[in-house]
Amino acid sequence: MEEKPKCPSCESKKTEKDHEKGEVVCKKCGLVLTDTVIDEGPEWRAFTSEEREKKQRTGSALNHSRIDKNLSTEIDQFNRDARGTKLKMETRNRIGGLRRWHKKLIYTDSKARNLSVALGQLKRMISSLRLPRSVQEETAKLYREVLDKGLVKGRVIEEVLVATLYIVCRKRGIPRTLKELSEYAGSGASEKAIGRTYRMLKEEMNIDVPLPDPVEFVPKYGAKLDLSGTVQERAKRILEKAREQKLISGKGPTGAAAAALYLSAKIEGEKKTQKEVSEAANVTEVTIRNRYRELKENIDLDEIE
DNA sequence: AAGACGAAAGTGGTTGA
DNA sequence: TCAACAACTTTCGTCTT
Repeated sequence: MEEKPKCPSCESKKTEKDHEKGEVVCKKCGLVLTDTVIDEGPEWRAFTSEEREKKQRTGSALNHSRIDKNLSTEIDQFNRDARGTKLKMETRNRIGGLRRWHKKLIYTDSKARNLSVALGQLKRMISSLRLPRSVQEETAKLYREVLDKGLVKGRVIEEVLVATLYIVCRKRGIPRTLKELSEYAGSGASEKAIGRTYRMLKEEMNIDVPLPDPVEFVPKYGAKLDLSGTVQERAKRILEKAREQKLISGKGPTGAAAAALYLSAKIEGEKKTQKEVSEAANVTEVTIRNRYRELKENIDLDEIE
């Protein structure tokens, strides 16, 4: 899609501290700026040992995001084995080499290998999504638990990884839709598949995931649209009212936030077109109109002052 | 002419028999 | 497994500014 990776106002330093998380947030796009360094890490995945060896020399993704000491020893082990195996395959009986390799892989390295791929991917996603490091760590932790439960088996690593990342974002109240996250995933993971995996994980891991709160999306879209804090605050109050009147349960949080912003901007004289708002929030104008109509009809706007 | 509006038909996902 | 259902989208003709 077109609008994602760059954040034009970051250069203009329009940033502010996020009260509770202590992170610096870009005012324009609402993305977290500290804690993440752009990592143009390797985009590859090696499928043969030759390929792996060649590419690893350029700097492996494995060593960057080690979460604890345990992991680093596991990875060291993995490196040694991969390399040793390759030599044997060239110089020795092919079958015997494969068998040895296979055995080791199954008993000791399967998980480490999986983890290293996942963590490399995770780090890249965290960087391009500009999410705080703490999210990276929490996701890594959860992913490891999922892996230990054997739930990755038979599934695409990226799917499971993005699903765990989504869970962490939801739990933290970080406004990222599944769609957004999917767009940053590798091509091996469709939004649909990730959603399916997400539901499975919620079930299997017994995780309570809170419903997304439209209010969380207000600063994000408000910033995208260059709307003032006044407008955003009013939009939040509108949403609170709407929630009290059960106007938004079961509805998409993005559409609700978009409509509240549209209405609020109109009231405050910072009017945006439905088209502008719909593009910022990734919903259609029709959805904005529908939410907007419900708000207008059911909320006493004088109470919102 | 651009923006706002809403009807109608289609899509993908959930739910419950 | 199928049908009903809700939310949302796409498309498009019609008002309003």
